[in-house]
Amino acid sequence: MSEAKHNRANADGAEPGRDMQHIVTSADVAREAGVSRSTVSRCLSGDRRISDATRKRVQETANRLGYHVNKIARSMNTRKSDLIGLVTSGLSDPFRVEFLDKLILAIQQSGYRPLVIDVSDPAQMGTSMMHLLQYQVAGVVVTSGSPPPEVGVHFLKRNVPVVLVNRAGRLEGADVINCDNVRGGEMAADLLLETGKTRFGFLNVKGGTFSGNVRGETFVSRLAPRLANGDISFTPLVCDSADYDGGFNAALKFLATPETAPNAIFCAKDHIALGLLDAARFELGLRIPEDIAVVGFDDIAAARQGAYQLTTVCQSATKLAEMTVDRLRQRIRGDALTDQRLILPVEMTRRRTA
Amino acid sequence: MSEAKHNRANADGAEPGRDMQHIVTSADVAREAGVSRSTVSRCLSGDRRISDATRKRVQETANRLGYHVNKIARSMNTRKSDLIGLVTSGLSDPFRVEFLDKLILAIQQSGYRPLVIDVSDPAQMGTSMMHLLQYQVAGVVVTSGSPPPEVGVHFLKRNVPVVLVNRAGRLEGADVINCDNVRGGEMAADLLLETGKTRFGFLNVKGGTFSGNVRGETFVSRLAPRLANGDISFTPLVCDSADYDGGFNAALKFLATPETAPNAIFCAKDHIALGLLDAARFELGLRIPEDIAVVGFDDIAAARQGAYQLTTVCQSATKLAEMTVDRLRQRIRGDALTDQRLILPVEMTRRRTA
DNA sequence: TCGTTGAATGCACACGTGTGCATTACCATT
DNA sequence: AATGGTAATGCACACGTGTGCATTCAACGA
Repeated sequence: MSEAKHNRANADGAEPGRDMQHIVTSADVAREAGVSRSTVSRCLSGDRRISDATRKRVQETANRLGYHVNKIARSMNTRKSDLIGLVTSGLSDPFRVEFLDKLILAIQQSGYRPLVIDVSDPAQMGTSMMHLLQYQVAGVVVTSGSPPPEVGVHFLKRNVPVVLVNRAGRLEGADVINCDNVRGGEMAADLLLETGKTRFGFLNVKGGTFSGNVRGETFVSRLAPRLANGDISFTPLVCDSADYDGGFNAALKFLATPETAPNAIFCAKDHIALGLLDAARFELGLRIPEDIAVVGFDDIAAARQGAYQLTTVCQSATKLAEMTVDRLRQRIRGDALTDQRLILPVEMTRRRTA
Repeated sequence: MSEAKHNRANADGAEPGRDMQHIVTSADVAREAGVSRSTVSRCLSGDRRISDATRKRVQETANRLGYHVNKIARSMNTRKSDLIGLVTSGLSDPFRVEFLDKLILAIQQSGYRPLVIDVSDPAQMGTSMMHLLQYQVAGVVVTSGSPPPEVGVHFLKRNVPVVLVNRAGRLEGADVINCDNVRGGEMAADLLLETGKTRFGFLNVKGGTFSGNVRGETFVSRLAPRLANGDISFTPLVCDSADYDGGFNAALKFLATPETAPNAIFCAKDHIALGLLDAARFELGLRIPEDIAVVGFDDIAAARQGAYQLTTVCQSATKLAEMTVDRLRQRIRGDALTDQRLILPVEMTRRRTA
């Protein structure tokens, strides 16, 4: 008997429970309750074969000793943890934060725990996702970036489901959930056409994102007939970053001469729209929506605030989170066999900017 | 040999690496490289005793087979994972989100992984924190709520460090990190006194929070001499929720009659201040800062935006996160012996609302 | 009374890793 | 040549749990 590595006192069996450093295991409960360790395990997992008498006794002893399952050890045996990996990049994008908020809640209520992985560098996406496998995660949700195709097979091989949310989905074995970017782009076009404005613009981040590109493309498609007529004009607008500052600086750059600048602008996302609004109003002295009509996308909390009252396409973070977790659970349970592509409906929320 | 539980093909040893479901373990690498499993383990952990030749050979085989350490198994053995528990409640508070953003980054850069626990119900705080112990976490950061004293001993017993950030700290064995609420309250008072306004107010959420109470108390203390003179007046203001809506509704309630209402208001946090500002400007038609001067606390991103330009006490989320992780690492390493209480300096950031 | 059945429980293995100690091999010193 | 020392590696145990199979025991029908 080595007993050297972990210095437990009372190795000879005299009152082992009194050891300060000792952590209660199922073996302790078993000894104390006068049953085998298997019985303890079965009692706590609700196995029907255990008699009510012993079940009760075991549960009482477990409570008395303050026993808690060691989930690491359990995962070691079952080869599956109750962790769900969340791949994201920072918490600066307001809509993603709202989504993560609901997602974390939904994950917890399903009995899982979120393990967050932050990938700021897209090139590290692959290795970061592989890191998740080291923790035997039960599933993964990707909310940022696009995982390289080769990681898909590793998750497939281990039956670890992957859900891509609002991403370009080329990943084999993964489900894809998107809000209805197509319908959103169309609704934005329809509403801006109603305003009677004639110089249209779509503001997106340089290089574009998957969601943003789809929104922009369908926006333009919807304008196409009127563009062909020559009734209206369209200008693509590009900003350096997909956030408030990006929108702010873009406004300074593109709206400096209001007579010719676009006056009906669809922004790829609300956060950009907020910056645009502030620069237009407070730096350039433009009136909203008289001088410029603005439509955003997402319906983040700030869009509802008095200072902005942004007209925007609303996608529900709550529903998106529920869909995500539902799908994850289906796959974990083994129900879902084929990859699926789900679409969350969107709505137009009309406020004061268009 | 049972071989029934986990259905591995090729149990007889013929080309075991070709099994589809098989996951590469250190034993595979050992066999392939012609060494013992111990040697593999030592190579990958950088043990000096291994000769350069075998180290190189082992690392090459590991890469070739695509071996990744099973961290669950490692944790099982070492009784410590590289997970750090983050106790929070939702992602609706902007400053907490900014802090978590930086914190997650800092945690990852130190080689750890954040495991998020969301406690919406304060009564569940205790059990939720106990859940963290099931994952053998290396440490815990509490950013919301106040853990009940009895959980402290469990973490102490297992040498799992706990850091409370911007919380009331009564927890034995835990470090406490706060921003300088005292100095912040004083600075807010000084600045608002400078404006020449005479009717002072402090807006906090009903019931108060630890940080908010300290800010309010020192604010009033600083006003005390002038209050005693009768130069100025002070009214405590209370809102229902510690967010935008709370501030908004409070403004409607308390600022309806501008002649007698407070005109120099210190808000316990920026998020509340934003709501107050919008209601005051857009609902009540008040001018800022001519009619009402407002000072916030935190310096969240929105405070910098053109629509608000909030004058506020700035605490750096980045520095707060760095301090937190530094302290965690010290304790994990075993350097830090006694509980510590750290204070992050704050600064006044003057913008347009006071 | 004996064999059969079914419920309740224990035994023993497996999960994949880190590490103390023993062992081997090789070289320098006496 | 014998001895001592050191560098490199293997053996074997432990971590705490879930679960297939064997075992026990009581009840019951023939």
